[in-house]
Amino acid sequence: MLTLKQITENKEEVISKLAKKHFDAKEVIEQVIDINNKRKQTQSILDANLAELNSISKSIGALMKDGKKEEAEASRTKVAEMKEGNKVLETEMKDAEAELTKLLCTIPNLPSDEVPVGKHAEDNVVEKEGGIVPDLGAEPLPHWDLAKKYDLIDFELGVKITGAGFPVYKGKGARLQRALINFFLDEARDAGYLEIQPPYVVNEASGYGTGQLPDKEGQMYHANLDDLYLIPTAEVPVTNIYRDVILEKKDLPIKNTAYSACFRREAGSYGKDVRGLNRLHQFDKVEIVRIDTPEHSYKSLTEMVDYVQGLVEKLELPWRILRLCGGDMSFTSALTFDFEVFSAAQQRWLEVSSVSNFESYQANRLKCRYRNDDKKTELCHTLNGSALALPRIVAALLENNQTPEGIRIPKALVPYCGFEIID
RNA sequence: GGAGAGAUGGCAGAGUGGUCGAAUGCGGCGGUCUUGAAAACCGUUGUACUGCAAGGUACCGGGGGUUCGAAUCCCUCUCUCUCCGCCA
Repeated sequence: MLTLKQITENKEEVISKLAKKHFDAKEVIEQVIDINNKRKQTQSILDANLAELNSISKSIGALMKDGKKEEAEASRTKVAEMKEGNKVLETEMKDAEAELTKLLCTIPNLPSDEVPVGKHAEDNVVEKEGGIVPDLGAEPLPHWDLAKKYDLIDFELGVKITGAGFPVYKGKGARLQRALINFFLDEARDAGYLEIQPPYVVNEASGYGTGQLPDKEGQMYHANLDDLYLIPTAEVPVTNIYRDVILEKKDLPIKNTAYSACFRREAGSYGKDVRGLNRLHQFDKVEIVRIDTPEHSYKSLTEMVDYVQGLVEKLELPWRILRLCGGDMSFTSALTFDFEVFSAAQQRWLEVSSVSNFESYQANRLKCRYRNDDKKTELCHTLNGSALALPRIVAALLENNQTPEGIRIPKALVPYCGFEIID
């Protein structure tokens, strides 16, 4: 969430920036400022009362010692009266704070100045593209048919065991998954990311820290009995490593990578978008996460984008990078680049990565801070990106590399797979 | 799952109702000494809110209570450790 400082010191700027995200902030910003002022007022009264109370309490001890019982009694009565008044003030404080947090949670992050204006996905700007769309002849097979033909992925079996969106990978299909995960982790390690193996289940505080809770509760699977959530991405447990932590500037940027299975309820999704591997309830992903200083975070973002570009190039897939417009970016992001690969049989672009700078929006909730040059604590900037999500990469690999002899494995993956062709 | 013990600052660890935001040690930072370093010595060293500032307030696992006053007493939740049971 945004900080009170951001809102109170740059009110007009905040409102105009949020307009880019098509969020009319005027009213809620006014409310926040009002409540915050009320909160400050209440606190100063309450603090003064408490200060007096504390000093009277101390004097009672002294009076008792000196045997001045009557004076002590008088003070006691006075304190009792004051405490009644404080109760009201305390309730007001708590209510104001709760209300403030609630309102702040409804305000999205400010888009950076680099974000293009726009409302829908069509308004996203193609930043860069590369790779070659293969000529697959007259009737290329979509990946779900290829998966069946070579017995790589069994969607029906997944339905039997669990439900739709939980495919079963078999044989070379399973080995391809394992190869991709290892390939991505090794690449990340070579690029200086520390490999983390996090829990796949998190508590409520972690869900709140990265912003899945309270509003996106319905997106996560919830283990009711223990009140734990299945992670929708490794971003959640990895970023929460830095919750309530004060880092040293010399340790920044922190670069972490993690593989995890990801679980998403995807309530409300349907149609051709969800066919085959296009949208799953459980999938594999390698994530990269950075914690950085405000000065350096956009440099980090560029490095992350370049890094992901290197991955899709090594996989020899046709790719493009989109700079998301204000209307298409996520609630919490300040600037996002999406990676898409072209799925030649489906004849459509598939999103395989999303790399974002959240600036201090996420760090504010996490209370992830660092000590700046003045030794003062300051909020960090957090960034993350997929590097990469497997299913759509697999879809594109299968479709784009199909030949009459079988499915060709890109060179970089062969050592990981242990085979050159799926036939 | 059963029985017991515990949770205090970066770490270790004292503190059982007032003068405790908290002894002491280690670590960190600054300094003295030294050609430099080590050692020794001296000083300093939590976070947040609030205030122009001086300062004030809150925080000793979380929440609630008793009391004029709580790190200290009571209730409750969470977590950790030890022993037993089960087990990849």
